[in-house]
Amino acid sequence: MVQYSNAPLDLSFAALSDATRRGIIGQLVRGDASITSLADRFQMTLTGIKKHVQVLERAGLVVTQKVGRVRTSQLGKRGLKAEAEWIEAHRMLFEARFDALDEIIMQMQQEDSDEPAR
Amino acid sequence: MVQYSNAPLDLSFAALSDATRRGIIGQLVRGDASITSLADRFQMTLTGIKKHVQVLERAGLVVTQKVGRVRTSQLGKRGLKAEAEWIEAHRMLFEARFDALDEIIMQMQQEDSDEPAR
DNA sequence: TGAATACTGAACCATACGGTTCAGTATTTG
DNA sequence: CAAATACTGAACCGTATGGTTCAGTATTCA
Repeated sequence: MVQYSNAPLDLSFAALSDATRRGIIGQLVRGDASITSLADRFQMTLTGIKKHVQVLERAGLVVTQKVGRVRTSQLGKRGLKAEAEWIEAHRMLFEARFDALDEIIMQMQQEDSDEPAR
Repeated sequence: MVQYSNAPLDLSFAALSDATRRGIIGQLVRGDASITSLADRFQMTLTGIKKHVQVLERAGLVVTQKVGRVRTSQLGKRGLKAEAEWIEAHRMLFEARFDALDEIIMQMQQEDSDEPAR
């Protein structure tokens, strides 16, 4: 048995699994945004958007601050480094496996040509 | 309003948001595995593991095949390319934003030194 | 053939998710 | 001060998730 558990990745991958939330990130890349502006853009109630922003916040992808009556969201400094690292590491291993297979296949073909028909 | 929706990414990010499922991928990188062997390794019932494998399958990350009474799981050929691309693209934009900020700060400092005390 | 193995499916459970409405509260603005 | 704006919180709803147990079914082994 092995104990796998990495809450930060749990939270951020879960946050990224929703199209609206990915959209919010895409929007924040172009500039900070209020709850109202996001609600307009994504055709959703303020409450709905607020919940999405909270999910992104809990995942550390977004930070918000309230000035007067307006809450502004912006991208968190933490960024997507940890997520990129997990994905990249495993992507390489995924591909390594298929490359290994390719290599075996190539080797087999090599052996075939080493052994010309007699 | 913009319509954001990308079911494949929804499914794969959701699949990756669970530590057990990331663990299963980590295991499959080292070789194909039966439901029973995964259940042993992750201290979970066969039924529980089977559900996780199904989630990974629906996301296209894993494929399975049953031979005799044993179902073997292996990594899907599709890999993590789309996920890596989304993350990388947005990571760069995340960082570009902070770099831009850094640049503005540097420019301000530049202007300060352009204007020596009189 | 009979027992052991490996999985499968249905049912259930508690909790979380994605969304809404509705009734506030706090902050501008005229 | 009154009205408009921007958000907030509670409550609710239907569905999904992560897990279990239990009762099969299909395969393999002795």
